[in-house]
Parts: sequence; structure tokens; C-alpha cells
Amino acid sequence: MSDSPPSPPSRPSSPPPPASPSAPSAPAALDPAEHGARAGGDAARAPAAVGAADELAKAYDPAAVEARWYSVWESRGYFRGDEKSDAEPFCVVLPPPNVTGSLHMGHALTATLEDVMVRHRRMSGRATVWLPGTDHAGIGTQVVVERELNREGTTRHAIGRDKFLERVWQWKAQKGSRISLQHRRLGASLDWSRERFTMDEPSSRAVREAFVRLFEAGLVFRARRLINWCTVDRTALSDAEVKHETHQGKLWHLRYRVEGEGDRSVVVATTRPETMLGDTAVAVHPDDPRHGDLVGRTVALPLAERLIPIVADAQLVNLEFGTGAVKVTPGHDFADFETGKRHALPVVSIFDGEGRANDAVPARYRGLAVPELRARVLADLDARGLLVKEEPYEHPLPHCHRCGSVIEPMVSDQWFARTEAMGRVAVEAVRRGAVRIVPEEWRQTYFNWQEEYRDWCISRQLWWGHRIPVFYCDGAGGCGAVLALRTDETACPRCGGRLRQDDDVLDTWFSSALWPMTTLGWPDDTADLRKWYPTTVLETGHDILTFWVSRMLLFCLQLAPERPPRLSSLATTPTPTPSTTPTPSATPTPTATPTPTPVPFMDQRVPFRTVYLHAMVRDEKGEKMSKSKGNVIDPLDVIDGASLDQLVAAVREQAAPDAQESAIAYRRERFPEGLPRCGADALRLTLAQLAAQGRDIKLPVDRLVASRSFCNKIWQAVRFARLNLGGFDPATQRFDPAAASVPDRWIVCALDRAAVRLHEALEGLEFAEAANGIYAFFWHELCDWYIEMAKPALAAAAEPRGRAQAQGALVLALDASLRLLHPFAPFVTEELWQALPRLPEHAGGTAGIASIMIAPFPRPGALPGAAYTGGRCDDPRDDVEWGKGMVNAVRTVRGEYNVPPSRKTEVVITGPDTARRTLETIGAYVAALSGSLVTWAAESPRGALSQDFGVGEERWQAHVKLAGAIDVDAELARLDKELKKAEKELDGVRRKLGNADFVARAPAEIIEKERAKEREIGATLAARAQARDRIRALKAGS
RNA sequence: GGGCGGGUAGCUCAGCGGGAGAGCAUCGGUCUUACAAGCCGAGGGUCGCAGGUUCGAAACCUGUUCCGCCCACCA
Repeated sequence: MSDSPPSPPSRPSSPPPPASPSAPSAPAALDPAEHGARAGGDAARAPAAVGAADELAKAYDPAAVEARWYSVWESRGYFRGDEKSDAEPFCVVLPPPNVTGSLHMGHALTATLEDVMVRHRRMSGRATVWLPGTDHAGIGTQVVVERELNREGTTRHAIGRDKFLERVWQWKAQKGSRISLQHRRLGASLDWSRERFTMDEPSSRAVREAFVRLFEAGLVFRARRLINWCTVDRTALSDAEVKHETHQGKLWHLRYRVEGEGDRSVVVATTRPETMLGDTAVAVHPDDPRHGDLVGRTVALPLAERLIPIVADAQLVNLEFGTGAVKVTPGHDFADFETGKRHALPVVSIFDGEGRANDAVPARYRGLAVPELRARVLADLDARGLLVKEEPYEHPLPHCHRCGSVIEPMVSDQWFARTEAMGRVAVEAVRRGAVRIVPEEWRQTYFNWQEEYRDWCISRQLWWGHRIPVFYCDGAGGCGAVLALRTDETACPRCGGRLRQDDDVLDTWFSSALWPMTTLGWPDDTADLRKWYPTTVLETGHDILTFWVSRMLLFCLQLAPERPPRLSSLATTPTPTPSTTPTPSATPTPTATPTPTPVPFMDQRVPFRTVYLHAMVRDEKGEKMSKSKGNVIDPLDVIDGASLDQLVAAVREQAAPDAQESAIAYRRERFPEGLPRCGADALRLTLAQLAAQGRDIKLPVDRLVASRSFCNKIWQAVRFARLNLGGFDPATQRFDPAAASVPDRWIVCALDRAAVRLHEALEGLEFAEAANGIYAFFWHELCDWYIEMAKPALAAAAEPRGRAQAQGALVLALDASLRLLHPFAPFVTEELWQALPRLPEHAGGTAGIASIMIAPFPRPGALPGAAYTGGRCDDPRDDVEWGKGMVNAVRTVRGEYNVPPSRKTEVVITGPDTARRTLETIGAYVAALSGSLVTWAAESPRGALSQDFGVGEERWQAHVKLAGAIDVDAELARLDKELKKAEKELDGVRRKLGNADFVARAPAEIIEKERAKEREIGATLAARAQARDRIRALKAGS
């Protein structure tokens, strides 16, 4: 893949000089007159310096098309949001990808859906901005750089914090551009002038401001608690970052002797025998007859040689489970930690940060990691006869969301965000509809998560991230103040003592939670913030509903300005006002319950009005894409194509060494031919079409190829137009309803209807509906019927005035269709639109507009077709439908008899007098499309093959005369089959209508519909019976 | 353990109270001067299973089975 646009081989390589006027997009003879720029927007005035080539290549080539447009759009400033615009705002923030990563299909889906929305709204005249950015991804990035250091034989501790951070910034600079490149290749119309990084200066300032404010409000606090600790990444994690996986483990029964009770003992059951060294009690149920009486006694903790009490705890102990006695390890188990608090038990921590046994255990166990420690503890207990039994036991085991290692609950001092008060507001915002979640089924998941109000552990023992802006005056003689400061200080403002900054950094998601605000300039009172906050739609994968969406609601509702502030109150950058809190103690900070933000301001403070959650992209087997499996498809490999060798090479580069073999095998098996070059437009179309799927999207390569074919179809349609526009003068051409032909009038109507449907689907975030609808319209209405019907009038030899009319309508239809398609397939539509002569704006066209990107999206009422569909002109829809019916009927018969297209047939249409009149209007088109000579007759001819067709209740018949003998028996069989089909349907309808309950209870319109159906099928049946009789007569007569 | 989603044509999936659909694949016809990445036609489904509600169920309810996901400290 190359980032320099290759010049397409099939085109003249000399680009028009930059100063040349707007692209002469049609052949010289058709040079469209330029009517200057369309009102408004300097961009529109920019010359279209990158003219489309003089001739369209014979086939669509995505590489050639996509290379040229992105930089043009960007350099002309089309992506820039105009904060001064008076138009209704439309703002989307791109979920910031991890800066050192690379986009996968999930990102491509995000980019596609967001770009579709953004381009549509932009074309519809909204003040649109789409904000790009990347996330520093704390743990992920730090781990990768650390691994690199390890390979060089050093560690982050060896080189120190500052040097290490330098290294990470280098890494970021080196890798960060790939994401932007990928987005550009996808055609994402992001406002790069507003690009942000979660650790850039303004974001860092926002994070700091947010922290200080939350600190001042008592919403973040420091406490010594049991937290999830990853012994590999050596940091605390939040609950959200822990995944519980079912583990086939064991349940061990251990015997503890009761002091002073002779031989009496209690047996406890545990899945983690090694933690017994940290036990500080045994709990039993107070009502347990087995050992209820032992409460208050002590047991001798074996191996550790300590005495621990037996306590009664009805909350922890389940009478039905295990032995009814539970070892209590407050230092390494969440339930036990709570139990310990209830009984004021000491907390013994037996592991260090790497998960090895520390000095709290007897010497022979020190330094052992969990597996070895467990083995030795069990062996020692067994040797003492204290291991009663072990049994297989399945239980959940917590794992690190990042690295997959087993989580160790550990007690430590950490910073937490108090979520209850903020959470209530965040729940309320969704419940009251200030934020809408689409699809709605995710609301429940959101509530379930948000309503738990679990305090969020926000400190991480990492170096890469936002350093916690808390300073301690805890040096010798210090006053002990704990201060959250907006600027770094070295001296304590209270006592002048030396300040020490907290070493920890904030959870990555802390900064992400502020993203809709920071990208718009918060905490400053910026024009962007006033124009675009709250953002309009937040679109992302459902997997980060809890990580990200919930947290944005939590923080933004708390911190956003209550209403757009007045300019006069413009941000005086807050001076550092030190805040204080009591010296941190071992117990959680006191609970001054902050009051929730009053509800009336919710509408102003929510970070977004709508959340749209899309499905996860999976491979064709529905398996999760992962680098180690080798089933990750890089969007660029779909866009540019990739040989099998390239795919294999990519695995070697990306996948972990131990996973490479299987990953390569997967690719060899799945993509023996590699991936075909499909182009960004095809990828986007495919992803948009699949967006309706609920939880998972399986991405079949076939679909991509089909979309590429669709792009070619669009290409060919415009190519056809250009080949048939000889002598056409777009400047003077009008679409004249009075003079327009039936197909021309029909297509403008159909276009108007398609535009209405598409617009509604897009406004309703129904991407698949939108994409499929416009696909079907373009291919099956415009290409299959309209262009085919228009061909005779467009032929070079056709009558000139009629031809000019047809040319005008074709140009109009394609112009509008391309605009409808543009949000989905930006590149190919721009290329073709530039190559298409267009009518002036006052004639419903877009001549003079420099780019399709800034052309108006066809709206109901804005197209000439609106005059028809609005009832002001005669909509020829019925005539065309009858025509289609006739053509289909003839084609069916010809198809059944394998009549080659080259062979003309003679066709007689029978039906009421209206049929004759309809035929006068559309007969020529029917003839052309069915390869037949078509006439009307009152009587069915003998010796023809009949096929009925109809619109609504009315049925007419097409009688196809085939030269040569008819296979009478075969024909009878065919008609018989059709007849039976109709009979069966009629039966069903009659049964329904014969049902008194139905007639009495069903709504009137449904009954009427059934009656109509009865008449319709009745007519069909009659027609088929007649046809059969005629064939029978033929048989009898032959 | 709790919650959620899904089982519809060979494959991937729409439809989610009133006549079973799309793309791909298959079969037949066609190189018709925009497109063979095309055009035309055809075949193919008791909508997981069983009950129920309803005049009417692929859709709603209950149960059941099979897949998948999320959440969860019963040691």
C-alpha cells in the first residue's frame, strides 16, 4: 500500500493547471457552461482543479478513482466545521482509536457509519463537524514500549520515568500516523484541523481541571481498599477492566484445629488454598448446628502459626454450600474484605506487586508465585493431614481485560471516583430521554451497569498517562496537606513545606470520559463548545458501552457548563486554588454525599443526544477477530487487495510468535487467492448494508465483491450517459414536464420517492435500510428499467428534440442519484459526478458546484419529480407499472422457451380498452424491452403462449406467438402449475373471507384488501384457465 | 447465578401482527453497441420445536432445545 496517490494508468496523466476554470468534465463539445459558484461558501468557488479525465475508463478501477479526491476535498477545506454558521449543528466525535494501533474492521464500520451521517447532514445544510483524535491507551501503549525495551536488554525502571516517557512519545509519533492514513483511505470526512490526542496540551489541561473540580466536589477521593491488581501489568484496574471467565478448578477442603476444644476442628472449602496464609478468621453461620457454638473460639492457622477467631457471619456463609465454614482472607478476596470490615479483622496482604509471596508469610514460602505457592501449601497441609479432600470445581476466575492474566485482589491506596451521585444523574438522563440509546435493547445493559454505583478506581501504577495532579505535603515537618492543583507547585501553599506529586497516572478512560468536551475546547468557553455541545450522535461499538459511554455520561453531566455561557464571562483561566482534604487515612474517606445535579439542565449538559451502538464485526465463521487467530482483516487489505503472501507476511509482523503458525494456517485456508481489490467505496457500501445486524456482523468476502460490482454498475451508467450525450448543451437544457417522455417523467418521480425514503432512513439512523434502498433504486429502477426505456430516445439517430429531452432527464437523474449515493460511496460518486454534465441549478441540476461533497442532498420538493409526486403534474407510474408487467410476462414465456434475445417474437396483448390506450403510450418501450412486436387485440389469438400480468386487481394477458410448433403438453403442464398456484392462493383468501369472525373483527381496510385480493386472484385464475383452454383446444385441433 | 441476543432459501442475513424477501451460490438462456464484475428467466423455505393469545402469528406470550454475548465475590 502506498500513501502517494498513484496516477491512474488509464487516464491522461497531465492534471489540468491549477488556475484553470472548473473541470471541463464532459467531452469538449459538451463543455458545460460554468455559472459561477453557488451562493454561499468560499469552498464552492474554488476551481475544480482536478478535472475528471476526458474519458471514463471502460471499467471501474477503485484505485484510480480513490487516489485523487481526498486531498482535494481536504485542501479545499470541505471537512472543516464552521463554528460561525447559523445552521443547525451536527457534531460527531470519532471514538478515538488507540494511538499505537491500527484500524480493524470495527473501526472501518465506525468510520463508515459516521461518515455516512456526516456527509448526509453536511449536504443537507447542517453546520457539521466530525472530530478526529486518538487515545493514549495507557496500559496498552506502555506495555508495548516496555516490551521493546526488554528486547533491547533494558527496562523502564533502568532508564527512569522521564526517559521512558520520551520513548513512548517517540513511539507515538512513529505509529500514530497510520490511523490517520487509514481514515483518509476510507474517505472519512474528518475535520483534521481539529484533530486531538488525549495527551496533548489542551486535553491534559482539561483532564487536570476535571480532576480538580471533582476533587473539590468530593467526587474523587483516595482510599485504602481492595482493588483488582494485574500482577503482569503491575497496576490497579477498574472493575470494568476485569473479565470473569469460567475456570475448571478445584475445591479444596482444609482442616483447621479449634483451640482448646481437644480434637475438634473446622473444615473450610476454598478454591484458593494458598491464600490461607493470609487468613484472619474463619466464618460460620450463626444458625449452623454443626459449628454455631464455636463462634468466639479461635483456630490455629496451620503453616502460618497464627491464631485466628471464629466469627459468625450470615452474609458470607451459605449454610448449603461446602462445609458451612469459610476461611476469611480480607487481603485477597472481595467478599472477605467486606466481612473483615464487619468484624474489624486485620487485613494481611501476602503478595507483592508481581504476585509473589511477601514477608507476611513464613520464610519457606517467600518469593513464590501463586502456582508454586499453592503446590507447596497443599503439600505441607497434606503432610500434616490437614488436606481433607479435593474435588473438581468450576468457578469464575477474574482476568485482566488487557493481558489476560489472572487478577489478584490486593489492598492498596488508590484514587476513586465516587459514582453514586453522578450515576443517578446519568441514569436519569437516559431514563428521561435526554439521551436516546439506539437500539433500545441496550438501555437495560446501560442501566444495569450504571446503577451499580460502584466506585471507579481511577489511579494506575503506570508512567504513561495523565499524572494525578495531587500533591502531598508529607516531607519532614510538612503539614500533611493533600492538594489537588491546577498547576505544578513545589512549595506547600499552607506551610511552605516541600510538595511531592502523586506518582500514579489516571485510567485512560478518565480522559476518554471527557472527550466530547475536550475536543470542543473545554474547559475554555470556546465558540466550538457553544456551537456543538452537546454533540449530536455518539456512534460506537456496543462493547464499550460501559467503558466509555457510561463514563462520558457520568463526567460530562457533572462538568459541562449548565448552559452555553455568555462570551462576557469568557474563561478566566482558573488560577490555582489549592484544595484540601484531610490527611488520607487507612479507612475510606468520609461520605459527604454530593447532591446530584438538578435535572432541568440535563438537556444542555449531556455529552450527546443520541447513542448509536453498532454490532461487532466478526469473521465469516462468526469468530471474534484477533491477531493471534489471523482472522483480522485490515481495511486497507480490502481496499487495495492483498495477495496471500502479503496476508501471511502481515501475520508474521503482527501476531504474537506463538500464535503465528495457526494464524498463517487460517489465512492460507481461508484466502487461498488472497483478497481482491475492492476499494473503499465497496467496503463502505458493504458495511453500511450489514449495519442492521444486532450483535455481530459476519463479513463475507462475497459481499464486498458484490459491492464492488455495484460501484462498477454506477460507473457504467454514467459512462453510458456520456456516450449518449452527443450535442447536448447542459446550459440551455431544461427538464420540461410538458415535453418529457413517459420514462423521463417516471424516473424523476421515482427519484423523488427514493430521496424521501433515503432521507428518512438516514435521519432515523437506519443505515442498512438506507444503503439497501438506494442500491435497489439505482440498480433495479434506474439502470434496469429507466435507462433501458430511455435508450431508443437517446440513440444518435433519434429525433433531435426528443433526444435532447431524454438527455436532460438522464443527466438530471444521474446527478441526483450520485448525490444520494455519495454518503455511502464518496469517491466513485465524486469522480463520476465531475464527469457528468449537469443542468443549472434553476433547472434542478448542480452545474457550477465544485464538488458533490458540498452539493445539496436531494430533498423532497427539491427535484423536478416533486411536481409529479406532489400531484401537480401527471405521475406516469401506473403506465410504467403496466409496461413492466407486459415486459415481464413476455420475458417469462420467452425464458421458459429459451428464446434467444436475438429472435423477435410477436406479442398480442388482450385486456380492456384501457389496455389499448396504455399500449399506445408505452408500447414502443415494451416492444424494445421484450424483443417483440406488440399489438393490442380484443380477442386472444390462437396458437400463442399466454401469460397474465396485472397491476392491482386488474389482469391482462400477453400472448406470445412462437414460430414453430408449441410443445402442447409442456405448455399445459406449465399453465397447470400456475393455475394450481393461483387456486391455492384463492382458497386461502376465500377461507379467510368465509370466516365470520374475520369479517366481524378484522379492520375494514384489511377486509377490503382481502376482497381486492380475491378479485385479483380470481382474475388471474380466469386468465390462466382461459389460456389453458386455448392450449387444450389447440391440442384437440392438431 | 442474573441479564441480553439469535436460530427464516445451500451460504450470509433483512423482515418482527395482515399476501415469505435481498445479496451470493445453483440451473437454463444470452458476449443485445454502459456494464459477462453484465443482461434475461427459473428452481429453492411446514420462518428451531411444542403449546397459547388473536378473525389472523415468521413476528406477540409461555415452555423447550441449540448457539452466542454481557454481567456476577457463594467459599
